[in-house]
Amino acid sequence: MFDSTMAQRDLPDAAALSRVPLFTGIDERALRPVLQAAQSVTRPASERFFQQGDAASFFYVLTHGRVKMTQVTPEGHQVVLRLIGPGDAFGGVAAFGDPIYPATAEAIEQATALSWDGQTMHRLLESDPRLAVNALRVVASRLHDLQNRYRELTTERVERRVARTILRLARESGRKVDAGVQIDFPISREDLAEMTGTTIYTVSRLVSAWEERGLVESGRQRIVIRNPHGLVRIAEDL
Amino acid sequence: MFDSTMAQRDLPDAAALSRVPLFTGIDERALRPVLQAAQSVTRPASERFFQQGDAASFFYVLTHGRVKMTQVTPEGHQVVLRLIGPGDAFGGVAAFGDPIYPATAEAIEQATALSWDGQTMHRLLESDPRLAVNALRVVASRLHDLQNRYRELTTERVERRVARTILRLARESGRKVDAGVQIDFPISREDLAEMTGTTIYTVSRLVSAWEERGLVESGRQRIVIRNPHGLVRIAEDL
DNA sequence: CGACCTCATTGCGCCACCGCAACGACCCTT
DNA sequence: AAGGGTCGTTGCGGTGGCGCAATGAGGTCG
Repeated sequence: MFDSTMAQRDLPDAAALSRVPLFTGIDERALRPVLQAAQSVTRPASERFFQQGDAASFFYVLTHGRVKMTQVTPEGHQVVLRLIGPGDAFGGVAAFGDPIYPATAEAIEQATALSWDGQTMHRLLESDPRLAVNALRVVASRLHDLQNRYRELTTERVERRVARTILRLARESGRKVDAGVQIDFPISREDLAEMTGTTIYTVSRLVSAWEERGLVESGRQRIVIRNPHGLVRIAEDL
Repeated sequence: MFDSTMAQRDLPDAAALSRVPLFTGIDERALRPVLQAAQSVTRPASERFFQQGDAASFFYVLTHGRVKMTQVTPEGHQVVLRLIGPGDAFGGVAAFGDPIYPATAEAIEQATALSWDGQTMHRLLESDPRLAVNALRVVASRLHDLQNRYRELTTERVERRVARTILRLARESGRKVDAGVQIDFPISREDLAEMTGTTIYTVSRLVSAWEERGLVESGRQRIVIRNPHGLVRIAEDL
């Protein structure tokens, strides 16, 4: 969505912004004032844009890096709701009057985002129906996504869920290396466990078994897929 | 949201419609043409408004009865995504250009809904920003809801999930009877299992155990809560 | 009113997955 | 180079929940 040079500049240009799903179909003239209202924010790895329970004041669109959205239960269990890449919006609740963020947004590597004051974004939404319809589409697709993961969680075994998740990450942010396809950001066993509804022990055992079979190669916060087809066979059970 | 007399009439009036979340804050004058464009549809129990995979042509707002949205996996497993009551919208994908319905909408008791042609609704959304923002809010709140259930599914035991679900149903559509609070529509063990990510066997065993302890009273597609506080203690683990 | 269908119950065996505990590998800091 | 912190691995025992199979309990329809 955004190329890496973008993070160097203070703000991306309107042409780049129009490639973000939220802003597609909106002409560059109309986007300029939106850009004017934006501020660029950068967070180093493992720091947060906002935290579950904080007052929801800003709305973000990621331009660079990677962010994970998590939720914690009262008992302290954590789940990863989704991973956010360049071009994705997050903190949307600030734009339509929710008082607090329902989840935490943490950079998993250095990340930069455009931010808007919630009220500003709300005004923009109400003044441009195309923007509102785009936002609707974005949220709806996120709902679809979550519905599918919800269904997987109730109907499928752990092994398949983990395989699916790794393949999805590789599809979204795989980088070709000589050994195969590597997931292009640090991802721990704990992250995978919290994304698939299982424990670090089970993830570790699964990945080890796959490694023995030559399907993957892995290390500290690093996973390389050596045999995608083999993993797909596990994920889809052919 | 709608009283029962409403189903008798062909269409509810604009005043009633303005109490639907999707239409709140929109003045009755503006609602009249929306109503004009609507058609009322009734389905008997266990029949469908639409089916997963069908071409997404209509958008609905339920006025009477109860509907469940389900998804089936390629292997034939079924999950219940949500239950729909009067005032709730469903089939929203038809309004923004998705080609097919991702889920099935089945009446669990006789149900009546207002329906709009998807393109008509799309035009309405683009012409009235308040409507689009309302729709955004509705979808966002559904996303929150699903995120919470997703989190519960990964972090909580079956017993607690089932207790929670029964309490939620009672809160949303409980009817006072002399024995306690009864869920006001037919609900089978299978429905509960598909709503909580478990099996009919486990649900049956749990409900039987609760019945022995005097917490609930149940029969064929019928559940009465005798001791809400006792169930809450299971759901919240005090 | 009897036949049939759907829905619910429960005994029983099983196993996928959990989670502690101990250890090992890797990275960063000074 | 040493030491501490984070992350990953794996043996082991325990169990929550699954799912078959058989039976029972209601509803419905002719």
